[in-house]
Amino acid sequence: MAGTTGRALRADAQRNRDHILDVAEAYLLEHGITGTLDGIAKSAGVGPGTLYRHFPNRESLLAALLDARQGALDRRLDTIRAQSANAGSALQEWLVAVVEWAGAFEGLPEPLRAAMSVQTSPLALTCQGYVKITDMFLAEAQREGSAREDVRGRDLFLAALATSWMGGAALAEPDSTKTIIELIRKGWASTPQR
Amino acid sequence: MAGTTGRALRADAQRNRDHILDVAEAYLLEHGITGTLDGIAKSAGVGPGTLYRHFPNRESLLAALLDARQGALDRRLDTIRAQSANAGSALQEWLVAVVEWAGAFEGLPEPLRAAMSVQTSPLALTCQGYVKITDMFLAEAQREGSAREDVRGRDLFLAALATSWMGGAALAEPDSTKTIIELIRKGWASTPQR
Amino acid sequence: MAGTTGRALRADAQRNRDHILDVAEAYLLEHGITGTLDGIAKSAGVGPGTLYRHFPNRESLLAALLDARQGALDRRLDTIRAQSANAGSALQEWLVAVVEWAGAFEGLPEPLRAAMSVQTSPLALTCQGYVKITDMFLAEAQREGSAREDVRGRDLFLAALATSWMGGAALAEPDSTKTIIELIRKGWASTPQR
Amino acid sequence: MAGTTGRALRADAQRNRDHILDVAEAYLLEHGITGTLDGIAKSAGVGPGTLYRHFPNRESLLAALLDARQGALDRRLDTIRAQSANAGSALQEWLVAVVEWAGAFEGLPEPLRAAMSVQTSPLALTCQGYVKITDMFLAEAQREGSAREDVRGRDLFLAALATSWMGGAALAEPDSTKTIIELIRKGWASTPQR
DNA sequence: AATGAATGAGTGTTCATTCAT
DNA sequence: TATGAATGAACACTCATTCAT
Repeated sequence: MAGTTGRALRADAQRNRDHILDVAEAYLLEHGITGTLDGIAKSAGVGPGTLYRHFPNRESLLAALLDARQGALDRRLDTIRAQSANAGSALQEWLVAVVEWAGAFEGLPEPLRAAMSVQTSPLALTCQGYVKITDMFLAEAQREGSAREDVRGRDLFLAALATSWMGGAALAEPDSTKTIIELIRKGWASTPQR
Repeated sequence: MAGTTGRALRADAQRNRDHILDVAEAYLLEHGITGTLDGIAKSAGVGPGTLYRHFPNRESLLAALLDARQGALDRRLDTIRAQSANAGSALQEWLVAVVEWAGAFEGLPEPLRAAMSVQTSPLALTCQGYVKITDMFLAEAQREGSAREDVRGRDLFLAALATSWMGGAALAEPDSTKTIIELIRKGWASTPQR
Repeated sequence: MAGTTGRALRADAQRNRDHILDVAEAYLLEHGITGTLDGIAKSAGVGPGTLYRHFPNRESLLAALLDARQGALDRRLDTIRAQSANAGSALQEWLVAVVEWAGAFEGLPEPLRAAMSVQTSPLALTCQGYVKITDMFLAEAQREGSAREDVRGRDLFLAALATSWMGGAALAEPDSTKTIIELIRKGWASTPQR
Repeated sequence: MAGTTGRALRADAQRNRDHILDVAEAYLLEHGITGTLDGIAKSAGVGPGTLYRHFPNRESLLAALLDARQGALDRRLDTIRAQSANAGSALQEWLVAVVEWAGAFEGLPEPLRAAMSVQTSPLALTCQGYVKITDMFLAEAQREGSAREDVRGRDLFLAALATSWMGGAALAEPDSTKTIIELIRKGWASTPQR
């Protein structure tokens, strides 16, 4: 699904692109989202022009990076579908997965949030896909009767982003994230689940 | 309460400080928190050195600004206490007030969140005060039986910040904020309130 | 006359080259000489390497472009020869033609001037041809007695380039160009022509 | 006359500014107008921000540089006025002075020409002053009967710029400049001066 | 022969912070 | 105490040219 944009890259370019993505991932893991593009280029041992050719701006690099991680999320999706006892817990597990996904890099939730309002961003597409999946899980849970009718997938996705955003602050108290996730779960669950 | 920097300021310095705060507020309202300190200094007609003397960094300026706004929040506090039918709705109204407060300037939630994990920030004090108030409202609600026991004020305050943070993304769909606030309310309310 | 690069090009290469020239002409008309080579290549639908193969640098592209336009100038040459009442007015008309020719693209006079001092430029050849023609017209005018003896074709050609160069500045006051052309004409004309 | 813009600079700033101008002059003499601003800053031993504070763009630096040289031109002005036999030769000498002035740095005529059409440039003011002086000399010459009536100072100034512009090309043949100056002189002189 | 990926020094500009005046 | 000049690393982005495919 990812990287099907346009024609296939030349072999060397693809290799280079992959290498850049690898390095960028490590770089962002260490420096957070605010790490400089030039720094990433230097780390990868390429000129800034090369980085720019592959990823004309920060967001497209981010989108590619997230696309590369999508495989993991897809596998998680399968696991959730296969193993969840019911649609309600499936939705819950999916939201937890989103929270973790958006917390991959320090500061990642911010551009994701921005992409939710600016449709032109390459990240917007990524988010839209996840909103759709959330919608799907939610719809099943609603059909099952375990989720309230007046909630939308977009809202839950945003709430997951927000929860992830809090992650940085919650480092000292890691329980907070779990607590908030619980809060939200109780919010959308129509039947208060003890 | 504000400016408890030990000794009292000389009258002219105090006037200068107040002037800077007034101007800074207007400036941040227009430009958001990312507005430059130089820009604020210039707007106030002082040199950057003067700004720096009063507020050694961006966060302390922000903290002072929020302190200055505290009067309004205090009045709101009184209103809530006087008019709320019960402790549960008082907590809810307080959280809504926090959401609005943190949304005063575009981008404000971010440094507030950061202050929650870095205790050295001048904003940390401000936040701690609010967490305490939240704790108080929460305790009353718990005594009343309208709030779950396994929730802490800190978590609710963070959740309010996160909700405010989503505000930017929710511009296109203003309902989202309300929805999320509801989600969270349903989360901490022990008795599901229809 | 154009493309005297020794051996003949393969048919497809020639077609390609011609296509590039066509596109480059349109591109430079719109963007001026400072337009990027990459932009030209992209417009022509070829890679930069292909462009580079045909024209190893900006100047050789320019020279080829001007060569392609030479046909028009040649026709003008014929007209001037056929219709001019005398050698003096022929020289004048030729110089006006040079001014217009050098003004074909925004910024063209600059590399032409540079080519006049750096003989290694491919444009130098082009210029030398025009200087020779100017010399010829001048010599006839001098024989006729309508041009001063102490003037050289090179100087007049340079003066024409300079006049064209002023064109940009003269946009607001288009009369300037005409005025300067007149100034120069009065300068080389031995008999002051009222 | 120069540098009376606004209030006086602090002593240290003035010293720094003068130093930058000195260095910039040497730098441009060596590298021509296209020398990089960062390079100038580095040569002067200041950060790019300092350079930017004094001269927010290339043109304002250029204008300041030319202002600094204005003293010399003013002195030349006095000399011309004092020693010229008549208004005609005064005009001529002034134009020669302008040609030399505009040839101070390789490439200087280009931005000067641009400034003639874009009034917003800091260089535009400089040029306007010179046009006025040219107008003055021209008017006197016209009153004297030694200059044609249908010529304007602006045109002569532009012609001087253009002559200076040719300078680079004329390096190989320095006579060219003189010849062109002569051409133009003969152009505006109403009585053909042998 | 053609392609287009890679290069990398360079561009003008910004701004939080320091420090001489 | 106030001023504002100075700092300088950092920023995203460009493009003529080279070279592997």
